[in-house]
Amino acid sequence: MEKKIENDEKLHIMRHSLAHVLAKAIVSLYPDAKLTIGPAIDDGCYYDIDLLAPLSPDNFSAIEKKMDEIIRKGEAFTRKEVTKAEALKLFKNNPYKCELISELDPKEKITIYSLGDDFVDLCRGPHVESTRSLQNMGYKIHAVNGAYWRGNEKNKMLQRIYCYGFKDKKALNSYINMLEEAKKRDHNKIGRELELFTTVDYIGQGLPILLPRGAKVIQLMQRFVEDEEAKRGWQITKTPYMAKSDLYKISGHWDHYKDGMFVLGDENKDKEVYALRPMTCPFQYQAYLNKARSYKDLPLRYDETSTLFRNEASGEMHGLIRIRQFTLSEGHLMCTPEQLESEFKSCLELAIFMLKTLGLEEDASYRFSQWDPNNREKYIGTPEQWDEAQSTMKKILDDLNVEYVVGVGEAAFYGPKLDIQIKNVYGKEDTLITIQIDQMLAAKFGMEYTDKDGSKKNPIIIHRSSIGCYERTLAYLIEKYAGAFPLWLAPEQVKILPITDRNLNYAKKILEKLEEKGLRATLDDRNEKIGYKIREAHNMKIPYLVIVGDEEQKTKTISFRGRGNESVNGIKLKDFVERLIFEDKTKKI
RNA sequence: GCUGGCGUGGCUCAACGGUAGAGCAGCUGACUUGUAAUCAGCAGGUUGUAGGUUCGAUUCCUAUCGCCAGCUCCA
Repeated sequence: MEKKIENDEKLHIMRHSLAHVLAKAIVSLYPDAKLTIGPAIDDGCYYDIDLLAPLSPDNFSAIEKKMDEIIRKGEAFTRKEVTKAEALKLFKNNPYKCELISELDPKEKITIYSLGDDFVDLCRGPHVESTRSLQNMGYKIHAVNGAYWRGNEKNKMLQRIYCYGFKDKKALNSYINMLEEAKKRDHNKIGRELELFTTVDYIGQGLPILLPRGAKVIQLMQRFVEDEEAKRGWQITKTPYMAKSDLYKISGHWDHYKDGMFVLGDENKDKEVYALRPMTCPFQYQAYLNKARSYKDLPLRYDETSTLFRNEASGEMHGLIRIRQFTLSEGHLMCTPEQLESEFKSCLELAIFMLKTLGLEEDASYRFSQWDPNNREKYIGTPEQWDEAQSTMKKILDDLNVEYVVGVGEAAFYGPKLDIQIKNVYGKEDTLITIQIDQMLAAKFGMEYTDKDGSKKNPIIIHRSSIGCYERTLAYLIEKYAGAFPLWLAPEQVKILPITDRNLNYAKKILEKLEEKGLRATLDDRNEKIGYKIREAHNMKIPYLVIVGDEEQKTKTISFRGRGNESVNGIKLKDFVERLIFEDKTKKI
């Protein structure tokens, strides 16, 4: 079911009016600024302006001061309806507004809003009556960034000024505090502090080094995923990391995705050109093509832990969330049309199972990613094929009662997607997991099966991930748990801290016992004060500490934020560890 | 790729045209310790890199690499 998004309408109107105040303030300070659009957003508003002089944070306070002035004066917003000709005349010096006006539906009324007696803007409204209504608002200009006119990178880049806007100053401050707190969970910061990953200038952008702790978390997830998928009837393949351009020409990647690939060699000079794989699809199809297939072979489920390479534009990289080499829990499922719904459902169930296992389920939302019929060159296939694929997916989603938002133009070049979306600490959304229906590539690759009646048919292919890409998933886990991973994923589960050197031998015995039982335990054998060792262990978010004193009676455990209650092998960690250490000793302190 | 901001020892920051400095981490030694920083000492930087301006550049300019936010793109 398509999800309706509701806003607090009154606040939304105030924010929109605030955008006009912002615009007026800018124009009064920079008379040559050309206004374009200025909508309200979730935390305030922004205004896109065309202005020669680049604005910087140094200019913010002057603009805010001007806004204060306008609001204090209690200037009135006045609505007026005009004809198209009048509107074009009024905004004749502003090509952006003229472009917008000329595209307006002739049947629609064109409205303009003036603010005070010296500022007027094209706007659908509505607005507050007077800036007096904004007097209690808490607002703050917080960023200026580039933004393309109408979101098209071929257009001129404008300056987008962002302004927070809340009902009062208290709400503003608590929002700013919340952001500050969120930043403390930023995976890109604490992921480095916790020694999960690092980056190196001269290796290159988007190519992180996973340090032992980070690599351990990923290894744990990967083993879990591969085992779980095998249980659910997926067969693992291992396919090459690169192929000749010929393969990508068949798949359509060469025409539709070449900019995103690392191409090895020069097409114009070399006899053969290779490219690192950006996706595993065309490789796994070769496994299907290995022999003649019957309807009895379907559904055929292939999975692979596949390392992929995508030549992202330099400005796109971000921590572990957007990188150029990443490893995806990928899979392709070939099935008959009759099997599509139940197989799609099982893919979705697998994805949800993974989200639940990671504890990310409540943070995820669903996006039904469709093609953009106005941008045909991005896609293969005909409008009829797209209609069919999309209505099939819509039916499945509705039957499964999935609540989703529609993303127009977000489809893959070969078909629609169900994307499972998640937000980072800054509120920016990315795809964690995707399930796609592809009714096109099978034919391109000549993938067929013989049906009951002896006819040859193309299978439908589901492209899917289960846990997403490991690096990105790790990033969201770091942010979700502020680095304190669930016990089963913690790179170190128990740290053993001898109080003095005297206790070192006993501490080693305890370490051996814990390791024997498969716990990831480490020993801090440095000659440091015990309080100091504890602090460090806590900083590294180690779930459980064993403070080792004399063998006879003085050993004790400490749980980090109650994490001794998490279970391992079905037993509470605290009980498990204490039983091992103290065995039949009844005395413990 | 585009727009804006930013790069000083592993980390957090100082000096901002005039001999690069501190705390933490590291190493050495002492202390042998009971729940979030024991004491002392040592070492570590051609201030991201390359040019330029200047008597002199961490500081000013240019290019380049990288980081952050946003746009575009996307797992």
